[in-house]
Amino acid sequence: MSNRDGLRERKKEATRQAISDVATELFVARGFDNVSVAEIAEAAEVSRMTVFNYFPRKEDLFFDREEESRQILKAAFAERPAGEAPLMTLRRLVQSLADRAHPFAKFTDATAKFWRTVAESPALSARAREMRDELIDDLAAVLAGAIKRPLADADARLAASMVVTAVTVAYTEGLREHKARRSAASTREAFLQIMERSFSGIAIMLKGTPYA
Amino acid sequence: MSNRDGLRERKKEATRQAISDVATELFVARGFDNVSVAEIAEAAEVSRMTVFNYFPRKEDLFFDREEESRQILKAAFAERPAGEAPLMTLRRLVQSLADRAHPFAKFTDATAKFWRTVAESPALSARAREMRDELIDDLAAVLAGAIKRPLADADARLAASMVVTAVTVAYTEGLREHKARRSAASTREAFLQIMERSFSGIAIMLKGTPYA
DNA sequence: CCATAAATTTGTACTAAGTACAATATTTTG
DNA sequence: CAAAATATTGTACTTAGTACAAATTTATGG
Repeated sequence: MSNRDGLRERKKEATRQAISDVATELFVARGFDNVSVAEIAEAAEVSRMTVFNYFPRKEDLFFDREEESRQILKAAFAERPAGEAPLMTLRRLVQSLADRAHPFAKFTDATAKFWRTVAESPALSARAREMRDELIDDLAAVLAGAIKRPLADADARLAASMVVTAVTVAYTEGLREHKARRSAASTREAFLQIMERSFSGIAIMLKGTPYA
Repeated sequence: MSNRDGLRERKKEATRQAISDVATELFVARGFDNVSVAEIAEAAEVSRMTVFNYFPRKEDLFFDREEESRQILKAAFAERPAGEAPLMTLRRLVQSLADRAHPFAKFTDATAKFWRTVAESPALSARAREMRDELIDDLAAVLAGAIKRPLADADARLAASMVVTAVTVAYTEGLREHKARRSAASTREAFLQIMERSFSGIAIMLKGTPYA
């Protein structure tokens, strides 16, 4: 009997979750850099080594949804109408994320606090930048795949970099609006306005390529 | 007599240079992550603490020209014709860097090796990303200053992010061309072509703002 | 030139992340 | 229940970076 949900698997998941919960609590209370892995281990009643078993780097305790953006991209391109320009697929995806107030396009006190914690920690900021670059690479590969090119070419890399940059700027401005106590509607509007302007410009950059 | 080039100042400069030289040598020979600060100190015949005195972080031993990009930006905007659109100033600046084969737009075996060393080290890559973000902040401030806005506004941040992203992509593609053994002319052409396309798109994004 | 101030260099001790690897405990399986 | 597989723990280590005091070197005023 191979055991996808035996005692062992359940315990592992519970241990992982316990560590993650304890860590999150400590981080928001005292800041990422003021909590050591040893403390987390102790609070989670587990050895320091076990923490590193589940979370190879300390930053992984904070960013626990890395996989999600990858999945969202894959799904968007899997479901897109045949023949739609890749850039249009992304445009619709961003709209849809904003409509659904998905975490990647949501502006609340909680998200503001989350990103403030990141900004206050050099290590977390560095990891966030790293994830951004990985996302660009992924997106470039997905884009190239969508038009059946074997490898990400220069156009795909340009498109991917520009779109991710646009989202970053738009999201940052959205957060700023939220912190300035604007209404949810006007915050969302600020986000989407930057995205729309960006997509118009990116379309020009990609004119003549198969991506626009 | 206050002493801008007394014995003390000269010794300091010599020490700094000696450390930097020794470090560079070791890094290119064995890779950034395989050389410890203690080794560098020993090779430079100086104490470990002295290394950290001059270079607060190990990465600073490798990236020793951080200030330069800031200066170039400042200079470009100080010298620009009155009334020129800031985006045009940047366009001319990029052209000029390419014409002069400035390090930021130069594609040789040496620059390729330099960036390969960076790519092979997580720490150096992280620092490079950090510097990129700092450059964006600087540029946003310079842009806002150029049209006499007190603080970097959303448009300035969008413009700055997009231009720096464009340069990053264009430079990366330039390096790729070089490594693929293209001629210097065609490498330069690839770089400039991406920059030109990008500037066209960015102009669209900024239509109606004082930046374009 | 000398005494003293100022700045640089060094030594010591520390924290904390991350790794290697062996020893131990727990779960699965036959 | 015994043996195999896997998870957890302990120990020892490396390295970047910091705090701070002691020692050395250079500058300066009389």
